[in-house]
Amino acid sequence: MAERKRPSIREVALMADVSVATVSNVLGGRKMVTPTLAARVNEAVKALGYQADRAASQLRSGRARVIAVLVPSLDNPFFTSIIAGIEQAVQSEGYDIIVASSNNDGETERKRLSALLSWRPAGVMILPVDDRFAALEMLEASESPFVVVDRLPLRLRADTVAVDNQHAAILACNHLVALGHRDVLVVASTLKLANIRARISGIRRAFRQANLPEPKIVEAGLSLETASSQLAGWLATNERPTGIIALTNFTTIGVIASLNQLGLRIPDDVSLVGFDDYVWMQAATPTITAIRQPVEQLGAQAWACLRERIEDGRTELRTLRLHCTLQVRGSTARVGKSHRPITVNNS
Amino acid sequence: MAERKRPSIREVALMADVSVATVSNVLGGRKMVTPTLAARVNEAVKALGYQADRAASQLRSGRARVIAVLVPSLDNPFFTSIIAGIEQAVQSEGYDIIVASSNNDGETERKRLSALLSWRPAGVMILPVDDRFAALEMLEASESPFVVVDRLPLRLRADTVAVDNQHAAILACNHLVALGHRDVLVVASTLKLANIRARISGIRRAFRQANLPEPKIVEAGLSLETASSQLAGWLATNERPTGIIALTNFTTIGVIASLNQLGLRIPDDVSLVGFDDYVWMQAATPTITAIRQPVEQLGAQAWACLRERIEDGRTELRTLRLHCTLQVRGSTARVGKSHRPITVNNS
DNA sequence: TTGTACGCGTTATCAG
DNA sequence: CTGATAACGCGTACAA
Repeated sequence: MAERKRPSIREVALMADVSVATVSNVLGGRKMVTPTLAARVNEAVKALGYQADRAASQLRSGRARVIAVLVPSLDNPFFTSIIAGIEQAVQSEGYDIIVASSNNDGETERKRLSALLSWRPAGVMILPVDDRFAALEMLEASESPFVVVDRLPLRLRADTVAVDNQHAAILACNHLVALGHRDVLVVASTLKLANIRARISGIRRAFRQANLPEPKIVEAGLSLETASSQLAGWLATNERPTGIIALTNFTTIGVIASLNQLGLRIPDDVSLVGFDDYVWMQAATPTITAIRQPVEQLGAQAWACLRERIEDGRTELRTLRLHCTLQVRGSTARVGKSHRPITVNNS
Repeated sequence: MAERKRPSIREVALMADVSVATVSNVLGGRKMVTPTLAARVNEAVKALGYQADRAASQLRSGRARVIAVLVPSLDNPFFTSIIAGIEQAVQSEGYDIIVASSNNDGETERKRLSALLSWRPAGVMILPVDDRFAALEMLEASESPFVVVDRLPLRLRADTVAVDNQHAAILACNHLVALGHRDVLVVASTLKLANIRARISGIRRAFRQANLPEPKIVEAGLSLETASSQLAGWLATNERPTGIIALTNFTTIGVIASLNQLGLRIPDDVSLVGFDDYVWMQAATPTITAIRQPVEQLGAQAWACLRERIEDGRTELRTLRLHCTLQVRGSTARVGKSHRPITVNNS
């Protein structure tokens, strides 16, 4: 009773007593078929549990129904939320996604992209590991449509979908400035990434326009540990700011951990604006004011963009910038009486 | 200069002046080829930037190098961390993953699984949306190897890789009991999931063995909002426990948020053991004691398990249970003087 | 509506 | 034992 091999289109044709072409036409719905025959085919399909082999279908038709997605890491909820948005968007149009991680490494990115391209995907979505975007050449050579998401490469020879980082930074600044903060510290992950630099440049501009001194910048690395220790080091040797802007989700956590260790209270001693909005921020003590990136939109728009190339044959370059929003919560407060003017004592 | 189509194996053969079979043999490495010819082939491959089409390769050879992965949600870092582990594991052996989300919905699970199976993957990894595991029939019919991860189905007719939920629960209990807690509340997401029930049964057993009264259970739902409000409601009408065990990451956050709102301090008023270990727990105030699930291991072992079926042709059922560990941090303290004996006032 | 060539890499078969 | 030729897997597309 077992040992039943997976049925092919021929066996369906045989059972329905039609040609394979007819079966294909019924299933693909691209040619009209007599209702009688169509019914017979559908019956046979159901009886056999037939499903077309996508590999074969893609091979013959040349039309792939798979999108390759390459992200720097699958352990960062920011990236996986974008993937969630992409999957949600493409799935409704019959596409599937092949996902790979470049592990924040340029060489791995190259290898994984190469593997992805061997599937001849209908399109590629990539979040590059860095600005240099070494993958560009490979993508151009592959001649498959692609869109760069979130991280912007130096050479803008591609469709890009990202947030407006300058605008996001300005939101954070205006909020702090409105609360009377003049002395602000910016905790960046790494200046090697263009969107981090864009956030910083937005902050600089906002403070210039408010006629305030430019904020100081700390480069704090990509992990919680480095972020936490770098900030502690900085605070030990500099005058304490009244407000801090953290430029990524990991630096946000690092800042909180560091301030806790130093016994500094948020927002009484220091106000904090975090980056990326996560559920835990609503449970933190205090709740964390944060810049919210529209992650689902990022994924959905990336697909909209890619889709235009795949299905509508668009060829002009497209550049999409989505706006972040500010989630005001408990970690930011007016500069005032409760602020202790003493600096951290570093023995 | 453009308009260069993707080269096929024939053009490589032509350029290297050998047959397509030889090219295939050189690239696949499954037949010995004279070094001279091999060199010529490799040269041509490099010159043309040739890469075999995986769809064609899979079609003819019948050996697929792709694993289908179906998870309940891509917005939950617990699931995506498992995916990270899977990707890491399979990637090193030349496999890619197709990822889909069932959106916590049985019907969507069915549809997505069906789509995944049409790729004729070498294997399937699935985290079912519920105990009934309706996907089982489809998977058995497909005759592709599969492994059920994390969520255990009622009918254990499949390889399973999951954590030892009873053991995890016991870790949490022993910790609280050692700190003198006798009055413990368990905040569960939903009793509909077998692993939640297993955790509860582990807790019950641990308290029985310690000759303590059985903990109370609150079913708090799957989102932060429900968790938070359910707990608040419970605390308003019941005597306050000295310790709380939260059984999922979302309930952990919900408990913290709820306690904050009620003005209860952790761990002075209530000790808390959370489930799942995330970076933010190290930055929370206080830092959160939590049960850490070995997420990377879950992915890696799931692959090890699937791999045995795919490549070694194993047929016996396998059941793997991994151990969680307890991360002791600041949210749990000895029951004692600082505990305020007054109950929450509910007006 | 159907017969069948085709896409492309693999493999069975056969020649050297 | 190496290498070439041709059949093949399966769904699609085009001519008939």
